[in-house]
Amino acid sequence: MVLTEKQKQLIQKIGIANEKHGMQPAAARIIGLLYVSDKPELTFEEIGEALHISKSATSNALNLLMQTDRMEYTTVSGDRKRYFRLKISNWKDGFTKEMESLTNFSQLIMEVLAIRTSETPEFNKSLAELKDFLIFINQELPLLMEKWKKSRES
Amino acid sequence: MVLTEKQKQLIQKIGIANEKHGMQPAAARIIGLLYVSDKPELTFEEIGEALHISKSATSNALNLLMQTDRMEYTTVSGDRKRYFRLKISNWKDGFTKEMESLTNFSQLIMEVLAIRTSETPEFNKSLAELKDFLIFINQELPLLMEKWKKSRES
DNA sequence: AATTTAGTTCTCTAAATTAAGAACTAAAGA
DNA sequence: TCTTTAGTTCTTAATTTAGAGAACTAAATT
Repeated sequence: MVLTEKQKQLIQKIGIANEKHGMQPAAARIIGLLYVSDKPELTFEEIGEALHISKSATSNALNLLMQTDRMEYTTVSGDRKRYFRLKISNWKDGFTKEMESLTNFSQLIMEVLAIRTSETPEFNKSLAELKDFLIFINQELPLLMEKWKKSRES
Repeated sequence: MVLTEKQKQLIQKIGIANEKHGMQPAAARIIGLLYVSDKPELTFEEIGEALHISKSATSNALNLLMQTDRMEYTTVSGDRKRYFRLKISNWKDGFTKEMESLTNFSQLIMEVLAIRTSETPEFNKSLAELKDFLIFINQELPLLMEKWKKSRES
């Protein structure tokens, strides 16, 4: 696994971007590695070596990534190694999940509205507006996904 | 500042939701407090007392929240206290910002595509599809915001 | 001038996160 | 059966983060 400077750079950038979204550093860089790697499937050993991380760190990160459905592996018969690869298609699902967290938030806002004092009509009004905005987004995003699918079909 | 059980519960929930998005615990709970508080403006002291956090923690968290444009304060003449309140309207801006981080990611993907080997046409194809999806989303979200604005006007 | 008030900053500690390294397990091969 | 391989788990150390408490500043009050 020889990586060019540019590849290393991108691994860092993708790593940092993912860390910002709450991912562990090692896991974040593994994602980056698999984006730029010339081989789309890498073994446990190759991953650890390429990123200079220990077996324990590699193992933990890979298992985390599989639990969160961002990676998967295949095996080849007569070979005990696992071949790890990205589940790219899941990015779209990931997007959808991100949106679901919006739904949760909009439910929280509704709970808040339900217990708020009526002494603060103005504040409550902007909170209600926020709630409506979130509901709007929640309605529109699935439509957006539909639109995307259709534009692909044609 | 007497808080009901329900209020305390919601502060926790909102706090955790915000922590998941990378916010510091104290700051996240302050946001929660201001959502449920009967007074939409609270002083430094009230905030620290209600959440049982020290002056240093209160000070740091409030300044962070103001730097990130999630809170602001007003003053009343003849009163040295600051009255802190949420910038709720900024949630929408926050949404837009969140979407901008998507734009950044789509640029990273383009950088990746630019240096990828042509030996992996299938992988490259799904990466290109991901890129198109991100571009699509980036185009559509501003339109969505427009639609929202219009629906409000009428 | 001395004191009070409102908030900031500094120092230190506790807790959480991250990952290394070694010991381990389980399957396959010699 | 002994060894190798692939990966896991446990223990420990280093780093980072969060926040308490005390010392401090600057304005206002007495």
